[in-house]
Amino acid sequence: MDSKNRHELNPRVSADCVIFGFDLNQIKVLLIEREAINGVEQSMALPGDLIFEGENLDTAASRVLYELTGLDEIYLEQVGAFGDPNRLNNPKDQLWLKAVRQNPTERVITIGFFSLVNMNNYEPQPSSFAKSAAWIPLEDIDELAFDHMEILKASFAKLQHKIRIQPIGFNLLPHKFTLSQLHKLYEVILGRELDKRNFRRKMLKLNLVQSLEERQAGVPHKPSQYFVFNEEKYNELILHGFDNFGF
Amino acid sequence: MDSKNRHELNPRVSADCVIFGFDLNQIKVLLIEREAINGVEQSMALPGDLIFEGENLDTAASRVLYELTGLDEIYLEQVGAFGDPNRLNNPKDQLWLKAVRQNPTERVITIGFFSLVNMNNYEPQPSSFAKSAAWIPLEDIDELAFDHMEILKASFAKLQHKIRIQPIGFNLLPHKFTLSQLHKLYEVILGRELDKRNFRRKMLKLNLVQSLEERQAGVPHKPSQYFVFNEEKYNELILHGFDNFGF
DNA sequence: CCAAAAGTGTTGAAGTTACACCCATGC
DNA sequence: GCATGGGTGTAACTTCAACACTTTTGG
Repeated sequence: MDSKNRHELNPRVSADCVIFGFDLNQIKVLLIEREAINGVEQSMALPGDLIFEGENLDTAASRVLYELTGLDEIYLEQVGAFGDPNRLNNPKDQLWLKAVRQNPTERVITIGFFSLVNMNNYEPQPSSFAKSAAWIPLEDIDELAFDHMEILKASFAKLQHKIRIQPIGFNLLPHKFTLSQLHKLYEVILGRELDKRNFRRKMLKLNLVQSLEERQAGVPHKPSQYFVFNEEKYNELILHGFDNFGF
Repeated sequence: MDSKNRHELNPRVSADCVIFGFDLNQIKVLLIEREAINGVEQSMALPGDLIFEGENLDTAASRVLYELTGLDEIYLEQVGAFGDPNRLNNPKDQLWLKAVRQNPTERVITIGFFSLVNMNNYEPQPSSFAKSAAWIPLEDIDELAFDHMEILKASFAKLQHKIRIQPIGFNLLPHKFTLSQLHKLYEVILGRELDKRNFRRKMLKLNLVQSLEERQAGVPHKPSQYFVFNEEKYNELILHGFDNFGF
Protein backbone atom coordinates (compact mmCIF):
# COMPACT_ATOMS: atom_id res chain seq x y z
CA MET A 1 0.00 0.00 0.00
CA ASP A 2 1.00 3.60 -0.43
CA SER A 3 3.35 4.48 2.37
CA LYS A 4 2.13 8.06 2.32
CA ASN A 5 -1.17 6.78 3.66
CA ARG A 6 0.02 4.71 6.56
CA HIS A 7 -1.16 7.12 9.22
CA GLU A 8 -4.36 8.15 7.53
CA LEU A 9 -7.71 6.62 8.32
CA ASN A 10 -9.14 4.07 5.93
CA PRO A 11 -12.63 5.47 5.39
CA ARG A 12 -14.12 2.13 4.37
CA VAL A 13 -13.18 -0.24 7.16
CA SER A 14 -13.70 -0.07 10.91
CA ALA A 15 -13.19 -2.30 13.94
CA ASP A 16 -15.85 -2.65 16.63
CA CYS A 17 -15.27 -4.32 19.97
CA VAL A 18 -17.64 -6.17 22.21
CA ILE A 19 -15.95 -5.92 25.59
CA PHE A 20 -17.30 -8.47 28.04
CA GLY A 21 -16.92 -8.24 31.78
CA PHE A 22 -18.21 -10.31 34.69
CA ASP A 23 -19.13 -8.77 38.02
CA LEU A 24 -19.29 -12.17 39.76
CA ASN A 25 -22.99 -12.19 39.15
CA GLN A 26 -23.71 -11.36 35.54
CA ILE A 27 -22.11 -10.64 32.20
CA LYS A 28 -21.74 -6.99 31.32
CA VAL A 29 -20.75 -5.21 28.16
CA LEU A 30 -18.85 -1.96 27.93
CA LEU A 31 -20.88 0.42 25.80
CA ILE A 32 -20.48 3.99 24.63
CA GLU A 33 -23.08 6.57 25.52
CA ARG A 34 -23.46 9.21 22.88
CA GLU A 35 -24.77 12.75 23.05
CA ALA A 36 -28.21 13.47 21.66
CA ILE A 37 -28.04 15.05 18.18
CA ASN A 38 -30.52 17.86 17.52
CA GLY A 39 -32.45 16.66 20.51
CA VAL A 40 -32.67 13.11 19.22
CA GLU A 41 -31.44 10.61 21.79
CA GLN A 42 -28.86 8.19 20.43
CA SER A 43 -28.70 4.51 21.32
CA MET A 44 -25.61 3.19 22.95
CA ALA A 45 -22.95 1.77 20.71
CA LEU A 46 -20.04 -0.60 20.73
CA PRO A 47 -16.68 1.10 20.97
CA GLY A 48 -15.08 1.19 17.55
CA ASP A 49 -13.19 3.26 15.06
CA LEU A 50 -12.06 3.39 11.47
CA ILE A 51 -8.77 1.62 10.99
CA PHE A 52 -5.56 3.31 9.93
CA GLU A 53 -4.14 2.46 6.55
CA GLY A 54 -1.02 0.91 7.98
CA GLU A 55 -2.72 -0.93 10.78
CA ASN A 56 -3.59 -4.57 11.25
CA LEU A 57 -7.21 -5.35 11.99
CA ASP A 58 -6.52 -6.73 15.43
CA THR A 59 -4.14 -3.89 16.17
CA ALA A 60 -6.99 -1.52 15.41
CA ALA A 61 -9.24 -3.42 17.80
CA SER A 62 -6.54 -3.35 20.48
CA ARG A 63 -6.15 0.36 19.95
CA VAL A 64 -9.89 0.95 20.39
CA LEU A 65 -9.73 -1.04 23.59
CA TYR A 66 -6.66 0.72 24.84
CA GLU A 67 -7.89 4.21 24.05
CA LEU A 68 -11.12 3.56 25.89
CA THR A 69 -9.87 1.67 28.92
CA GLY A 70 -6.11 2.02 29.09
CA LEU A 71 -5.97 -1.77 29.12
CA ASP A 72 -3.36 -3.67 27.19
CA GLU A 73 -2.70 -7.30 26.37
CA ILE A 74 -6.33 -8.22 26.56
CA TYR A 75 -7.93 -11.38 25.24
CA LEU A 76 -9.22 -10.47 21.81
CA GLU A 77 -10.81 -12.53 19.12
CA GLN A 78 -12.16 -11.70 15.72
CA VAL A 79 -15.80 -12.58 15.21
CA GLY A 80 -16.05 -11.68 11.55
CA ALA A 81 -16.84 -8.97 9.06
CA PHE A 82 -20.17 -7.19 9.00
CA GLY A 83 -20.87 -5.44 5.75
CA ASP A 84 -24.55 -5.03 5.00
CA PRO A 85 -24.60 -2.07 2.60
CA ASN A 86 -27.38 -0.55 4.70
CA ARG A 87 -25.82 -1.05 8.08
CA LEU A 88 -25.34 2.69 8.65
CA ASN A 89 -28.52 3.86 6.99
CA ASN A 90 -30.93 4.03 9.90
CA PRO A 91 -32.04 7.70 10.03
CA LYS A 92 -31.05 8.12 13.67
CA ASP A 93 -27.62 6.70 12.97
CA GLN A 94 -27.29 8.97 9.95
CA LEU A 95 -27.96 11.98 12.13
CA TRP A 96 -25.07 11.02 14.31
CA LEU A 97 -22.72 10.16 11.46
CA LYS A 98 -23.37 13.52 9.86
CA ALA A 99 -22.19 15.13 13.06
CA VAL A 100 -18.97 13.16 13.36
CA ARG A 101 -17.84 11.73 10.01
CA GLN A 102 -16.32 13.45 7.05
CA ASN A 103 -18.34 11.39 4.63
CA PRO A 104 -21.30 10.04 6.57
CA THR A 105 -22.88 8.23 3.64
CA GLU A 106 -19.78 6.26 2.73
CA ARG A 107 -20.20 2.55 3.07
CA VAL A 108 -18.14 1.12 5.90
CA ILE A 109 -17.45 -2.56 6.46
CA THR A 110 -16.74 -3.30 10.07
CA ILE A 111 -14.74 -6.11 11.59
CA GLY A 112 -16.25 -7.28 14.85
CA PHE A 113 -14.13 -8.46 17.78
CA PHE A 114 -14.89 -9.54 21.26
CA SER A 115 -12.63 -9.20 24.22
CA LEU A 116 -12.72 -10.47 27.76
CA VAL A 117 -11.55 -8.27 30.58
CA ASN A 118 -11.38 -8.38 34.31
CA MET A 119 -13.88 -5.70 35.24
CA ASN A 120 -11.88 -4.72 38.29
CA ASN A 121 -9.20 -3.39 36.01
CA TYR A 122 -11.41 -0.77 34.48
CA GLU A 123 -13.93 1.50 36.13
CA PRO A 124 -15.52 3.85 33.58
CA GLN A 125 -14.82 7.46 34.50
CA PRO A 126 -17.94 9.62 34.45
CA SER A 127 -17.63 11.40 31.11
CA SER A 128 -13.90 11.11 30.91
CA PHE A 129 -14.11 12.21 27.29
CA ALA A 130 -16.91 13.68 25.25
CA LYS A 131 -18.24 10.17 25.05
CA SER A 132 -18.56 8.17 28.22
CA ALA A 133 -18.61 4.46 28.69
CA ALA A 134 -20.64 2.23 30.99
CA TRP A 135 -20.86 -1.43 31.90
CA ILE A 136 -24.36 -2.56 30.89
CA PRO A 137 -25.75 -5.96 31.86
CA LEU A 138 -25.92 -8.11 28.76
CA GLU A 139 -29.50 -9.08 29.37
CA ASP A 140 -30.63 -5.45 29.54
CA ILE A 141 -29.31 -4.65 26.09
CA ASP A 142 -32.00 -4.80 23.48
CA GLU A 143 -31.09 -1.97 21.16
CA LEU A 144 -27.81 -0.62 19.88
CA ALA A 145 -26.69 1.72 17.14
CA PHE A 146 -26.05 0.52 13.58
CA ASP A 147 -25.79 -3.26 13.35
CA HIS A 148 -24.10 -3.49 16.72
CA MET A 149 -26.83 -5.69 18.16
CA GLU A 150 -26.00 -8.25 15.50
CA ILE A 151 -22.31 -8.02 16.30
CA LEU A 152 -23.06 -8.42 19.99
CA LYS A 153 -25.20 -11.49 19.39
CA ALA A 154 -22.58 -13.11 17.18
CA SER A 155 -19.92 -12.33 19.76
CA PHE A 156 -21.83 -13.80 22.64
CA ALA A 157 -22.68 -16.88 20.62
CA LYS A 158 -19.01 -17.33 19.87
CA LEU A 159 -18.13 -16.85 23.51
CA GLN A 160 -20.72 -19.42 24.57
CA HIS A 161 -19.34 -21.87 22.10
CA LYS A 162 -15.70 -21.25 22.75
CA ILE A 163 -15.89 -21.43 26.51
CA ARG A 164 -16.87 -25.08 26.14
CA ILE A 165 -13.71 -25.77 24.21
CA GLN A 166 -11.08 -23.51 25.71
CA PRO A 167 -10.83 -22.07 29.19
CA ILE A 168 -11.01 -18.49 28.05
CA GLY A 169 -13.38 -17.65 30.89
CA PHE A 170 -10.43 -17.05 33.19
CA ASN A 171 -9.87 -13.75 31.41
CA LEU A 172 -13.08 -12.50 32.98
CA LEU A 173 -12.04 -13.29 36.53
CA PRO A 174 -9.65 -11.70 39.00
CA HIS A 175 -6.29 -13.33 39.43
CA LYS A 176 -7.52 -15.23 42.49
CA PHE A 177 -11.02 -16.55 42.43
CA THR A 178 -13.14 -19.19 44.10
CA LEU A 179 -14.59 -22.23 42.39
CA SER A 180 -18.04 -20.87 43.10
CA GLN A 181 -17.23 -17.75 41.15
CA LEU A 182 -15.94 -19.81 38.27
CA HIS A 183 -19.02 -22.00 38.50
CA LYS A 184 -21.30 -18.97 38.38
CA LEU A 185 -19.38 -17.62 35.40
CA TYR A 186 -20.02 -20.78 33.44
CA GLU A 187 -23.66 -20.77 34.40
CA VAL A 188 -24.30 -17.24 33.24
CA ILE A 189 -22.41 -17.68 30.00
CA LEU A 190 -24.03 -20.97 29.13
CA GLY A 191 -27.40 -19.79 30.38
CA ARG A 192 -28.23 -22.84 32.44
CA GLU A 193 -27.58 -24.38 35.80
CA LEU A 194 -24.64 -26.69 36.20
CA ASP A 195 -24.50 -29.20 38.98
CA LYS A 196 -22.11 -27.90 41.60
CA ARG A 197 -20.43 -31.18 42.42
CA ASN A 198 -20.05 -32.27 38.83
CA PHE A 199 -18.65 -28.89 37.89
CA ARG A 200 -16.04 -28.94 40.62
CA ARG A 201 -15.04 -32.48 39.89
CA LYS A 202 -14.48 -31.83 36.21
CA MET A 203 -12.67 -28.58 36.74
CA LEU A 204 -10.33 -30.06 39.31
CA LYS A 205 -9.67 -33.12 37.17
CA LEU A 206 -8.47 -30.87 34.34
CA ASN A 207 -5.81 -29.39 36.63
CA LEU A 208 -6.41 -26.00 35.12
CA VAL A 209 -6.71 -24.39 38.52
CA GLN A 210 -4.52 -24.74 41.55
CA SER A 211 -5.57 -23.94 45.05
CA LEU A 212 -3.87 -21.35 47.21
CA GLU A 213 -3.53 -21.63 50.94
CA GLU A 214 -5.49 -18.43 51.23
CA ARG A 215 -9.20 -18.40 51.96
CA GLN A 216 -11.91 -15.82 51.85
CA ALA A 217 -12.15 -13.63 54.94
CA GLY A 218 -15.04 -11.68 56.38
CA VAL A 219 -17.78 -13.65 54.68
CA PRO A 220 -20.77 -14.72 56.76
CA HIS A 221 -20.46 -18.34 55.80
CA LYS A 222 -17.80 -20.97 55.41
CA PRO A 223 -14.92 -19.20 53.70
CA SER A 224 -14.06 -20.42 50.26
CA GLN A 225 -10.63 -21.43 49.11
CA TYR A 226 -8.94 -19.26 46.51
CA PHE A 227 -7.58 -20.66 43.27
CA VAL A 228 -5.41 -19.36 40.48
CA PHE A 229 -5.39 -20.33 36.85
CA ASN A 230 -2.65 -22.77 35.89
CA GLU A 231 -1.26 -21.40 32.67
CA GLU A 232 1.38 -24.07 32.12
CA LYS A 233 -1.25 -26.76 32.30
CA TYR A 234 -3.38 -24.80 29.86
CA ASN A 235 -0.56 -24.54 27.34
CA GLU A 236 0.14 -28.22 27.70
CA LEU A 237 -3.50 -29.06 27.07
CA ILE A 238 -3.62 -26.83 24.01
CA LEU A 239 -0.65 -28.67 22.55
CA HIS A 240 -2.16 -32.07 23.13
CA GLY A 241 -5.36 -31.21 21.39
CA PHE A 242 -7.47 -30.26 24.35
CA ASP A 243 -10.87 -29.57 22.96
CA ASN A 244 -13.53 -30.51 25.40
CA PHE A 245 -14.38 -29.00 28.68
CA GLY A 246 -17.27 -31.35 28.94
CA PHE A 247 -20.12 -28.89 29.23
CA MET B 1 -24.19 4.81 1.19
CA ASP B 2 -24.24 6.91 -1.95
CA SER B 3 -26.70 5.33 -4.32
CA LYS B 4 -24.66 6.52 -7.29
CA ASN B 5 -22.00 4.04 -6.27
CA ARG B 6 -24.09 0.93 -5.89
CA HIS B 7 -22.78 -0.74 -9.03
CA GLU B 8 -19.20 0.39 -8.72
CA LEU B 9 -16.49 -1.71 -7.21
CA ASN B 10 -15.37 -0.97 -3.69
CA PRO B 11 -11.60 -0.76 -4.17
CA ARG B 12 -10.81 -1.55 -0.54
CA VAL B 13 -12.72 -4.75 0.18
CA SER B 14 -12.75 -8.11 -1.54
CA ALA B 15 -14.22 -11.55 -0.99
CA ASP B 16 -12.15 -14.71 -1.47
CA CYS B 17 -13.60 -18.20 -1.55
CA VAL B 18 -12.10 -21.49 -0.54
CA ILE B 19 -14.17 -23.98 -2.51
CA PHE B 20 -13.85 -27.48 -1.13
CA GLY B 21 -14.72 -30.62 -3.03
CA PHE B 22 -14.42 -34.33 -2.30
CA ASP B 23 -13.66 -36.88 -5.01
CA LEU B 24 -14.61 -39.81 -2.74
CA ASN B 25 -10.95 -40.16 -1.91
CA GLN B 26 -9.52 -36.81 -0.91
CA ILE B 27 -10.38 -33.18 -0.32
CA LYS B 28 -9.73 -30.86 -3.21
CA VAL B 29 -9.79 -27.10 -3.54
CA LEU B 30 -10.81 -25.16 -6.60
CA LEU B 31 -7.96 -22.80 -7.48
CA ILE B 32 -7.33 -20.24 -10.17
CA GLU B 33 -4.35 -20.62 -12.45
CA ARG B 34 -2.96 -17.30 -13.57
CA GLU B 35 -0.89 -16.35 -16.59
CA ALA B 36 2.78 -15.64 -16.09
CA ILE B 37 3.52 -11.91 -15.98
CA ASN B 38 6.67 -10.78 -17.81
CA GLY B 39 7.81 -14.36 -17.78
CA VAL B 40 7.36 -14.70 -14.03
CA GLU B 41 5.21 -17.69 -13.13
CA GLN B 42 2.36 -16.85 -10.78
CA SER B 43 1.20 -19.07 -7.95
CA MET B 44 -2.33 -20.30 -7.96
CA ALA B 45 -4.89 -18.24 -6.11
CA LEU B 46 -8.26 -18.51 -4.46
CA PRO B 47 -11.12 -17.24 -6.58
CA GLY B 48 -12.10 -13.81 -5.38
CA ASP B 49 -13.06 -10.34 -6.40
CA LEU B 50 -13.57 -6.85 -5.10
CA ILE B 51 -17.08 -6.34 -3.81
CA PHE B 52 -19.60 -3.97 -5.32
CA GLU B 53 -20.64 -0.98 -3.30
CA GLY B 54 -24.22 -2.11 -3.03
CA GLU B 55 -23.45 -5.73 -2.38
CA ASN B 56 -23.57 -7.80 0.77
CA LEU B 57 -20.38 -9.64 1.67
CA ASP B 58 -21.90 -13.07 1.28
CA THR B 59 -23.61 -12.02 -1.92
CA ALA B 60 -20.20 -11.07 -3.26
CA ALA B 61 -18.85 -14.48 -2.29
CA SER B 62 -21.83 -16.19 -3.94
CA ARG B 63 -21.24 -14.14 -7.04
CA VAL B 64 -17.57 -15.18 -7.20
CA LEU B 65 -18.68 -18.77 -6.87
CA TYR B 66 -21.40 -18.45 -9.45
CA GLU B 67 -19.26 -16.65 -12.00
CA LEU B 68 -16.61 -19.30 -11.75
CA THR B 69 -18.70 -22.44 -11.60
CA GLY B 70 -22.25 -21.54 -12.54
CA LEU B 71 -23.30 -23.06 -9.22
CA ASP B 72 -25.96 -21.50 -7.10
CA GLU B 73 -27.34 -22.06 -3.61
CA ILE B 74 -24.10 -23.46 -2.34
CA TYR B 75 -23.11 -23.95 1.27
CA LEU B 76 -21.14 -20.85 2.16
CA GLU B 77 -19.71 -19.69 5.42
CA GLN B 78 -17.70 -16.65 6.37
CA VAL B 79 -14.34 -17.42 7.94
CA GLY B 80 -13.34 -13.89 8.79
CA ALA B 81 -11.56 -10.79 7.62
CA PHE B 82 -7.93 -10.80 6.57
CA GLY B 83 -6.37 -7.41 6.57
CA ASP B 84 -2.62 -7.45 7.08
CA PRO B 85 -1.49 -4.16 5.52
CA ASN B 86 1.22 -6.06 3.67
CA ARG B 87 -0.90 -8.89 2.40
CA LEU B 88 -0.56 -7.77 -1.24
CA ASN B 89 3.02 -6.59 -1.06
CA ASN B 90 4.93 -9.67 -2.14
CA PRO B 91 6.85 -8.58 -5.29
CA LYS B 92 5.44 -11.38 -7.41
CA ASP B 93 1.93 -10.53 -6.35
CA GLN B 94 2.61 -6.87 -7.08
CA LEU B 95 3.64 -7.75 -10.63
CA TRP B 96 0.31 -9.37 -11.16
CA LEU B 97 -1.72 -6.65 -9.50
CA LYS B 98 -0.06 -4.03 -11.67
CA ALA B 99 -1.31 -5.94 -14.67
CA VAL B 100 -4.90 -6.24 -13.54
CA ARG B 101 -5.81 -3.57 -10.98
CA GLN B 102 -6.44 0.10 -11.42
CA ASN B 103 -4.62 0.93 -8.22
CA PRO B 104 -2.38 -2.02 -7.43
CA THR B 105 -0.85 -0.55 -4.30
CA GLU B 106 -4.15 0.23 -2.63
CA ARG B 107 -4.69 -1.66 0.57
CA VAL B 108 -7.44 -4.25 0.29
CA ILE B 109 -9.06 -6.05 3.18
CA THR B 110 -10.47 -9.38 2.14
CA ILE B 111 -13.28 -11.38 3.66
CA GLY B 112 -12.61 -15.10 3.48
CA PHE B 113 -15.36 -17.64 2.91
CA PHE B 114 -15.40 -21.33 2.45
CA SER B 115 -17.94 -23.29 0.49
CA LEU B 116 -18.68 -26.95 0.08
CA VAL B 117 -19.72 -28.28 -3.30
CA ASN B 118 -20.46 -31.58 -4.87
CA MET B 119 -17.56 -31.93 -7.28
CA ASN B 120 -19.70 -33.76 -9.81
CA ASN B 121 -21.62 -30.57 -10.37
CA TYR B 122 -18.62 -28.70 -11.67
CA GLU B 123 -15.93 -29.87 -14.02
CA PRO B 124 -13.46 -27.04 -14.74
CA GLN B 125 -13.39 -26.23 -18.45
CA PRO B 126 -9.87 -26.10 -19.82
CA SER B 127 -9.20 -22.38 -19.97
CA SER B 128 -12.83 -21.41 -20.22
CA PHE B 129 -11.82 -17.83 -19.56
CA ALA B 130 -8.49 -16.08 -19.55
CA LYS B 131 -8.06 -17.61 -16.14
CA SER B 132 -8.70 -21.30 -15.73
CA ALA B 133 -9.62 -23.21 -12.65
CA ALA B 134 -8.54 -26.61 -11.39
CA TRP B 135 -9.34 -28.93 -8.54
CA ILE B 136 -6.12 -29.32 -6.56
CA PRO B 137 -5.71 -31.88 -3.76
CA LEU B 138 -5.61 -30.04 -0.48
CA GLU B 139 -2.49 -31.81 0.66
CA ASP B 140 -0.57 -30.78 -2.46
CA ILE B 141 -1.13 -27.09 -1.85
CA ASP B 142 1.83 -25.47 -0.16
CA GLU B 143 1.97 -22.07 -1.77
CA LEU B 144 -0.66 -19.62 -2.91
CA ALA B 145 -0.77 -16.01 -3.94
CA PHE B 146 -1.14 -13.20 -1.41
CA ASP B 147 -2.26 -14.43 2.00
CA HIS B 148 -4.43 -17.10 0.45
CA MET B 149 -2.56 -19.89 2.19
CA GLU B 150 -3.57 -18.38 5.50
CA ILE B 151 -7.18 -18.12 4.39
CA LEU B 152 -7.09 -21.72 3.24
CA LYS B 153 -5.69 -22.93 6.54
CA ALA B 154 -8.24 -21.00 8.55
CA SER B 155 -11.01 -22.34 6.32
CA PHE B 156 -9.96 -25.93 6.64
CA ALA B 157 -9.56 -25.59 10.39
CA LYS B 158 -13.09 -24.23 10.57
CA LEU B 159 -14.36 -27.05 8.38
CA GLN B 160 -12.65 -29.62 10.59
CA HIS B 161 -14.18 -28.09 13.63
CA LYS B 162 -17.63 -27.57 12.26
CA ILE B 163 -18.06 -31.02 10.80
CA ARG B 164 -17.92 -32.37 14.34
CA ILE B 165 -20.83 -30.19 15.32
CA GLN B 166 -23.02 -29.98 12.27
CA PRO B 167 -23.49 -32.42 9.42
CA ILE B 168 -22.29 -30.02 6.78
CA GLY B 169 -20.23 -32.75 5.15
CA PHE B 170 -23.26 -33.85 3.16
CA ASN B 171 -22.75 -30.83 0.96
CA LEU B 172 -19.60 -32.45 -0.37
CA LEU B 173 -21.32 -35.67 -1.40
CA PRO B 174 -23.60 -36.64 -4.25
CA HIS B 175 -27.29 -36.86 -3.51
CA LYS B 176 -27.02 -40.60 -3.02
CA PHE B 177 -23.96 -41.95 -1.30
CA THR B 178 -22.81 -44.98 0.61
CA LEU B 179 -21.90 -45.05 4.26
CA SER B 180 -18.37 -45.96 3.27
CA GLN B 181 -18.10 -42.78 1.26
CA LEU B 182 -19.40 -40.76 4.18
CA HIS B 183 -17.00 -42.58 6.45
CA LYS B 184 -14.08 -41.81 4.18
CA LEU B 185 -15.14 -38.17 4.02
CA TYR B 186 -15.00 -37.86 7.79
CA GLU B 187 -11.65 -39.57 7.91
CA VAL B 188 -10.01 -37.29 5.38
CA ILE B 189 -11.45 -34.16 6.93
CA LEU B 190 -10.55 -35.09 10.47
CA GLY B 191 -7.22 -36.52 9.39
CA ARG B 192 -7.47 -39.76 11.28
CA GLU B 193 -8.96 -43.20 11.06
CA LEU B 194 -12.40 -43.81 12.47
CA ASP B 195 -13.58 -47.26 13.40
CA LYS B 196 -15.93 -48.47 10.71
CA ARG B 197 -18.46 -50.13 12.97
CA ASN B 198 -18.57 -47.33 15.48
CA PHE B 199 -18.93 -44.76 12.74
CA ARG B 200 -21.86 -46.55 11.15
CA ARG B 201 -23.57 -47.11 14.45
CA LYS B 202 -23.38 -43.46 15.44
CA MET B 203 -24.42 -42.17 12.08
CA LEU B 204 -27.41 -44.47 11.89
CA LYS B 205 -28.46 -43.66 15.42
CA LEU B 206 -28.63 -39.98 14.55
CA ASN B 207 -31.16 -40.73 11.83
CA LEU B 208 -29.56 -38.17 9.60
CA VAL B 209 -29.38 -40.60 6.72
CA GLN B 210 -32.04 -42.89 5.34
CA SER B 211 -31.36 -45.89 3.23
CA LEU B 212 -32.69 -46.35 -0.26
CA GLU B 213 -33.67 -49.67 -1.76
CA GLU B 214 -31.04 -49.11 -4.40
CA ARG B 215 -27.61 -50.65 -4.18
CA GLN B 216 -24.36 -50.14 -6.02
CA ALA B 217 -24.06 -52.03 -9.31
CA GLY B 218 -21.05 -53.22 -11.23
CA VAL B 219 -18.65 -53.19 -8.33
CA PRO B 220 -16.39 -56.21 -7.87
CA HIS B 221 -17.42 -56.74 -4.29
CA LYS B 222 -20.56 -56.82 -2.22
CA PRO B 223 -22.62 -53.87 -3.48
CA SER B 224 -23.20 -51.14 -0.98
CA GLN B 225 -26.53 -49.69 -0.06
CA TYR B 226 -27.22 -46.10 -1.04
CA PHE B 227 -28.37 -43.49 1.43
CA VAL B 228 -29.72 -39.98 1.21
CA PHE B 229 -29.40 -37.17 3.69
CA ASN B 230 -32.46 -36.63 5.86
CA GLU B 231 -32.98 -32.91 5.88
CA GLU B 232 -36.08 -32.86 8.09
CA LYS B 233 -34.23 -34.74 10.78
CA TYR B 234 -31.34 -32.31 10.46
CA ASN B 235 -33.59 -29.31 10.93
CA GLU B 236 -35.21 -30.94 13.93
CA LEU B 237 -31.82 -31.60 15.48
CA ILE B 238 -30.70 -28.03 14.91
CA LEU B 239 -33.75 -26.76 16.76
CA HIS B 240 -33.20 -28.98 19.74
CA GLY B 241 -29.65 -27.86 20.23
CA PHE B 242 -27.90 -30.62 18.41
CA ASP B 243 -24.24 -29.93 18.83
CA ASN B 244 -22.31 -33.11 19.00
CA PHE B 245 -21.66 -35.60 16.32
CA GLY B 246 -19.55 -37.49 18.76
CA PHE B 247 -16.24 -37.40 16.96
C1' DC C 1 -28.65 -20.38 67.17
C1' DC C 2 -29.59 -18.89 62.59
C1' DA C 3 -28.59 -17.81 57.79
C1' DA C 4 -25.64 -18.44 54.07
C1' DA C 5 -22.67 -20.44 51.00
C1' DA C 6 -18.71 -24.10 50.93
C1' DG C 7 -17.60 -28.50 50.34
C1' DT C 8 -18.03 -33.49 49.60
C1' DG C 9 -19.41 -39.40 47.19
C1' DT C 10 -22.12 -42.69 45.18
C1' DT C 11 -24.91 -44.92 41.90
C1' DG C 12 -27.19 -46.03 37.53
C1' DA C 13 -27.29 -44.93 32.73
C1' DA C 14 -25.24 -43.73 28.59
C1' DG C 15 -21.70 -43.47 25.60
C1' DT C 16 -17.14 -44.81 23.84
C1' DT C 17 -13.54 -47.87 22.36
C1' DA C 18 -11.57 -51.94 20.64
C1' DC C 19 -11.87 -55.80 18.05
C1' DA C 20 -12.71 -60.25 13.81
C1' DC C 21 -15.35 -62.59 10.79
C1' DC C 22 -18.77 -63.65 7.05
C1' DC C 23 -21.06 -61.77 2.70
C1' DA C 24 -21.92 -60.58 -2.14
C1' DT C 25 -20.05 -59.47 -6.26
C1' DG C 26 -16.93 -59.34 -10.76
C1' DC C 27 -13.52 -61.41 -12.94
C1' DG D 1 -12.06 -69.53 -6.33
C1' DC D 2 -10.07 -65.33 -5.32
C1' DA D 3 -9.78 -60.47 -4.46
C1' DT D 4 -12.34 -56.59 -2.89
C1' DG D 5 -14.78 -53.83 -0.04
C1' DG D 6 -19.62 -54.29 2.56
C1' DG D 7 -21.67 -55.29 6.53
C1' DT D 8 -22.40 -56.84 11.43
C1' DG D 9 -22.27 -57.54 17.68
C1' DT D 10 -20.27 -57.69 22.12
C1' DA D 11 -17.72 -56.72 26.22
C1' DA D 12 -14.83 -53.64 29.07
C1' DC D 13 -14.31 -49.13 30.19
C1' DT D 14 -15.16 -44.25 30.78
C1' DT D 15 -17.96 -40.53 31.29
C1' DC D 16 -22.12 -38.24 32.68
C1' DA D 17 -26.20 -36.98 35.38
C1' DA D 18 -28.71 -36.93 39.40
C1' DC D 19 -28.98 -36.31 44.03
C1' DA D 20 -28.59 -34.43 50.12
C1' DC D 21 -26.18 -33.56 53.92
C1' DT D 22 -22.38 -31.61 56.90
C1' DT D 23 -19.16 -27.64 57.66
C1' DT D 24 -17.66 -23.03 58.75
C1' DT D 25 -18.27 -18.54 59.37
C1' DG D 26 -20.62 -13.67 60.81
C1' DG D 27 -23.98 -11.62 63.07
